Parts: sequence; structure tokens; C-alpha cells
Amino acid sequence: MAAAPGRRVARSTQAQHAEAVHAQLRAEIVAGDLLPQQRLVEADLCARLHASRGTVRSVLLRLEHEGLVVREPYRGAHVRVIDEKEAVEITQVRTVLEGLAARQAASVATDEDLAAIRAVHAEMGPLLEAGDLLAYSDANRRLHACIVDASRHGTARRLLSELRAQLVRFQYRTIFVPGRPQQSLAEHTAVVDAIVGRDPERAAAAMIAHLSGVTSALHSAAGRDARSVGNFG
Amino acid sequence: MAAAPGRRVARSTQAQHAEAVHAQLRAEIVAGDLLPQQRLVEADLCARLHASRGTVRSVLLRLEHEGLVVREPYRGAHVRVIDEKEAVEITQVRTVLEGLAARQAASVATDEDLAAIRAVHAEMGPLLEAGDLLAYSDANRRLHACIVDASRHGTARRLLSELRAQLVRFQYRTIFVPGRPQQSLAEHTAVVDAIVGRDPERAAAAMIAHLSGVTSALHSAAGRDARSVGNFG
DNA sequence: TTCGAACGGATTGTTGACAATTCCGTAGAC
DNA sequence: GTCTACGGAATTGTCAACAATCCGTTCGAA
Repeated sequence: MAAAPGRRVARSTQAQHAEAVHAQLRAEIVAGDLLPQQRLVEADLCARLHASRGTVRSVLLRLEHEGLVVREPYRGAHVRVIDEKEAVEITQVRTVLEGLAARQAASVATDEDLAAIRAVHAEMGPLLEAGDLLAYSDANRRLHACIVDASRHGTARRLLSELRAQLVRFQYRTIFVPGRPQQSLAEHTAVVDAIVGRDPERAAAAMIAHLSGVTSALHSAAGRDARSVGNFG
Repeated sequence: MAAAPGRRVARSTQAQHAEAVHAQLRAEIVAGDLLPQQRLVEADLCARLHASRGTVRSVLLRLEHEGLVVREPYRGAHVRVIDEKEAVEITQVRTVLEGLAARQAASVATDEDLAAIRAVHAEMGPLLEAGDLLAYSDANRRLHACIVDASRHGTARRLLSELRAQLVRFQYRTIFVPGRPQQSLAEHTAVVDAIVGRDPERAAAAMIAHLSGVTSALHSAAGRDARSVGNFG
């Protein structure tokens, strides 16, 4: 992805070209280079990404299924806009799925997995003290990825990967809620402790509590009331 | 216009042709008419479904995203086979997602939703007493669909719809485990009571307990040990 | 006989042209 | 002045031919 500064990926076989185009377009959407609601004209993308319409079309199909674009018959594709309500829905689904992943991780993680989780978690405190919220947010993302990987749960992993991509526009929103970073760190510590202690129930509960906190922060960031969606116990 | 070439589905607009082909092929896979691991040769499908390769190709792409077929570059597509391990994973994800849906349903369901849920639930007891396990299984499916609809949770609904399609080959497996139907009915009753009583926490817990039962039954059907995956409390 | 490499059939990936549909601006009627 | 019918441009959906790739088979040499 980031390794393709030059144009065209020029991979070995042409069959992988579609893959490169997909990665490129997806990255542009996720990074916000393409604004929401922006139209994605096939001929346009063909010229810009040096691909044929068939390739572009298959890529758009895939992105549609990933929830990043919307296509309407004979009307074309455009970048999907995710509103507050849907962001909450996605976070709710993330909550239960990551709860499942945390439970499994506490059961089946290898010592290497646990070491990786601890290593990432150890980064977070200093970053927060240094006030580097962006780096903290990135470490946060990596920690969640480590836990999901440690769960060895392919299905949950795949779904979470898609859901996370849809939420990119909101990822830096909660971290700027006053007091949220400190609470976030404490919640993460509870999750990590439970997983490292190999306590599945506590791990799941801690992860669910953590992401419920995220949901609340999401509402706070929107200036709305957090009580209406429930807090998942 | 389109009616001239003779055959073809002769639908109103051609844009819906791909949709029809998708529905047809998907139905064949879900119904089990196409066996797992069976190859899906594009030219074959073109002739059988009266569609061009472009259309067939887009349909296969979509089915791949839905997890019903697997495609390998230059090697073609085949019906995806879901093994025991993956069936358990999918059921685990279903468990937490339907738990979320049940919680939401208990909060936001309309009186019409509750009436529909009760109506379907009322069918189940008699069907079980009559020994019609297939009809019972279908009512079971409809009850779960009603609850998800009542939750008004688009994201959970979409994901569950896909997951359920992947599990069709296992749907009649648990119902034949001795004693399972009776236990299933009791679990359903608990779920319905909690939702109708508008108790979100109890609804979620009951639904999770129910689907944990399904997971155990899945293991019993496979002659394995149910303890290894946890029971979700 | 057995191993390896090249050949040929079968199948998928890609390309460009054609058909169908929608959208927007314009002209006309009331 | 406003609404409706029409027409052309832009765009997507579809189709059939071409190129690239994989797999089973055959031929040849050690």
C-alpha cells in the first residue's frame, strides 16, 4: 500500500492488478482523500488508476460489499457516508465481536501473542503522558489488532477488519473528548491484565466495558446523550 | 428489445438480469443443489443461466464476498466448504450478534414487532409436539429473523444474513440431537418472554444462552466435546 | 522404467465496442 | 410564470472476441 510511490504497481502477473487497484482506491477512501458522497465515475477511475473498466468494476463491487461505496443501478458509485447513527451501530457490533475475540484470546493466545500485546500496551502510557494523542490512537489500533490476532478467530477477524475500515472517519473523534484518553488507558489495562491472566470471562467483560466507553465518547463528541443505546453491562 | 433474442429471462430491465442470476445461483448453493467443492465453470453457468460471462463473473465475485464460493486466480470458482471448526466460529459470531439484536429488540420493538414475534413463537410448540422437526426448524429461523428485524439494527441484520447463508449445510444438524428440540423450545420461550417484557439485559442473556446451546448441539452432532469453546456464560 | 520438459486443451482474466438507462437543459402549452 | 414533454449527453450494464495462465498428457533421455 504505502510502498507504491511510483505509479502502477507493475506486479508480476496481471491478475494481481485488480488487487493493487483495490488497495489503492480503498486507501484513498479510508485516508479521506475522496470525500464522502463524491461520485466515482468508472471511466475516470480507469484513466487515473490505469485499469480497464472490467477491473474497476470488480473493484467497485468489492468496495460496495465492504461498505465503503454505494452503487445504484445506472446511477454509478459514490463514497458512502456513514452518519452518527450508523457509527454507533458499527461500534456496537465491534463491541460484541471484540468481546468475543478477547475471550478467545485469553483462552488460546500463545506466549508470543501475550508478549506482543504487552509490548504494545506498554507503549500507550508514555505516549499519553507525552500528550501525543495521534500516536496513542495508533497504538490503540495496534493493540486491538494484536488481541484479535491472538484470538485465532478468522471469522471475527474478517468482520472486524471491514467494520474498522468503515469507521475511519470517526477514529480520532473520541480521543479528543475531555478525560477520555485517561479512561481509555485504564480500560485497556484491565483488558490486557485479564487476557494475560488467562481469564476469558473477565477479558470479555473488560473489552465490552471498554468499547461501551467508546460508544459513550462517540455520543459525547456528537453532543448527544449516551444513555439511549445501553451500555452492554 | 430484450424480448427479441428469444430465450433470456425476459425480465423488465436488463439491469435486473444480474440480480436474477445471483439469486438463482445463490439459491442453488444454499439449497444444496450444488455440492461443496464442486467447480463452477463460468462457461457452464453462462449456458445454464442464459447470461454472459461478464454477468456470471460479477455474480461469482459477489458470492465470493458473501462467503459462499471461493475463487482462485486462473483456477476458477468452487462452492465453498465450511468445516466444523468454521461452523463453530460462525455460530459464535452469530451468538454475540443475535444477543445484541435481542437486547435492542427489547428496547425499541414496536407493538407490531412483539405481536409478530409472539405469533411465530406460538407456532413452535404445536409443531414440536406434532414431531414435524423440519417445520419447527423453519419457524425457528423465522423467529430469529423477526427478532433481528425488531431490533432495527441494520448492521447486525446484514452481517447475520450473510452468516446464516453460510451455515445452511448445518441448519438441520442440531435439531436431530436427542433432546435438543425440547431444550431449544424452552430457550426460545425465555428469549421471547424477555423481549416482550422489555428487559434488554435478560433478552441478551437468554439469546446468548440459547445460541450457546446451539453450539453445544453442533459439537454433539459432530461427536465431539462441547467444553472446548466456552459457553458464553 | 522413471524423471523432466515441452505441447495442447480447457479455463480464466482482460479489452473494447454496443445497448440501455438516467439526468439535465430546453422548448412548448396552458 | 409554471408545469410538462422532448432530446441529447453522460454513464452504466452487457456482450463477444482476444490474451494469459493452468493442468494433464506425451515425448524423450538417462
